[in-house]
Amino acid sequence: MSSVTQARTRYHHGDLANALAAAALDLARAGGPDAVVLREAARRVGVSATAAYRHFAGHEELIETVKQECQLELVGRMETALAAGTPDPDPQREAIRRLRALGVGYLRFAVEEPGLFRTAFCHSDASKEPSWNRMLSSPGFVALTTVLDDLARTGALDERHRAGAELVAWSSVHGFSMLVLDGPLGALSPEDRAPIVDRLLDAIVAGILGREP
Amino acid sequence: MSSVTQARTRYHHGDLANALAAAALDLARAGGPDAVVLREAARRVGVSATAAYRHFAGHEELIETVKQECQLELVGRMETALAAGTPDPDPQREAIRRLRALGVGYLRFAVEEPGLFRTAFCHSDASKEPSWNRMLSSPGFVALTTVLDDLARTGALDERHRAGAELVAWSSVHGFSMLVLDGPLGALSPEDRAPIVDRLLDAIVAGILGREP
DNA sequence: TGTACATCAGTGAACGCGCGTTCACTGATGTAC
DNA sequence: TGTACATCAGTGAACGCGCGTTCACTGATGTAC
Repeated sequence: MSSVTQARTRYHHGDLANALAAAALDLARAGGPDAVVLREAARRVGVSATAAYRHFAGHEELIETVKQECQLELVGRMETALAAGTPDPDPQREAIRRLRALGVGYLRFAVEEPGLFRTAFCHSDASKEPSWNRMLSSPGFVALTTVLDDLARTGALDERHRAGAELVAWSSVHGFSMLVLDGPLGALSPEDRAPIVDRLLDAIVAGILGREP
Repeated sequence: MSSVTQARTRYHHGDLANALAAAALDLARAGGPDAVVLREAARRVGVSATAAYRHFAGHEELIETVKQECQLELVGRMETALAAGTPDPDPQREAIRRLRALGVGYLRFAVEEPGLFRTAFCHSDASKEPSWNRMLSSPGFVALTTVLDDLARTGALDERHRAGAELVAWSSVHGFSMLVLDGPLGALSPEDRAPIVDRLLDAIVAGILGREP
């Protein structure tokens, strides 16, 4: 038994906030944002529902925590995908490779963790503008800007296309992910999807560059 | 009093199925898919909740009906936007104009009717593949293919970019819509958003064409 | 080093809510003769 | 044309469920002296 496991058997849990957040994240993983239920999270941790109120103002704060966690998991996947491939000595081809890798990581996360992905972008009443800051300032997202800058610097991306290129790239990949998860593309089998994903990424890259890659 | 209004005062409503669907659509408009509540729809029509079961198998069938209705509203907006502008005598510029119009109609609907838009693409457990057929075979969506064909025919769209161009266009516009509704772009005021939408559409068009429009 | 006590982090029962759904029913409708 | 009757489309009460949240409480912790 680890000290953490022992801790749970004691009256004072010791790390209830994190334990509840982790349980809630599991709920999101399995069933999306609607499955993030305070009482169930407490149940899984083996604690009364009331105990959660010592660590979260209420359900909204819990799900907002989970949502942020989901966003960080997404950028984690992007960063992993970025680091996975073998660098190309040619700086231009390397930048294109990295742009694709970011897209692949994003799409993979959406498909492999639909519950977390939906939670990361679930609708919340509270206008929590700052909640996106951690995600947008993460290495994964900053890498997108870096890569586009590299493309502009090497001349692959025309200056006229540089402005707003982040938004085009993000929108394309995000929209495709949503259409696969909850749209008409959901009927596609993984085998059918793979080549389409490939072609889509080609098209997005071509679109951003404004010419053949 | 119209005959319809009179009908509601009678024991037999006469058109309960449509009345419930309309009330449910209003709920979706105001609060998105989660607001589509069978009991509330019945309440609004002035009928017992039980009565709904004479016309719908249950809640799931009701919301699926609303979802399809939302999809049709979306394509309706696309068609309206398509018909709104003044045609360009040059076939190539005309095709580009129409492509942009479709995107504008899509984005406008998302922003102006967020509840309906979310409902149109809400997650539903039932794998209802055929439910998308009405939307995809609607004039609005068929127009997308037509426009892209026109662009290819007039030479604006390179043959190598033609395959999957629908998906690129749709994903971009859909993704942007989602990021505005439930993502970090939601903080944008309508005034700030307008120029970004313009640039995004430029970028999408440029991306699809693979060169300057 | 030992102890009183404030504080902290849990408990368990309960509340109110609104939902989807079922049940036995009843009033209205329209059709066969 | 009138009437018996099957069918249809409603009613209202009730059920069970699970949720978020509040309440008064109690056991554990750690700090001041």
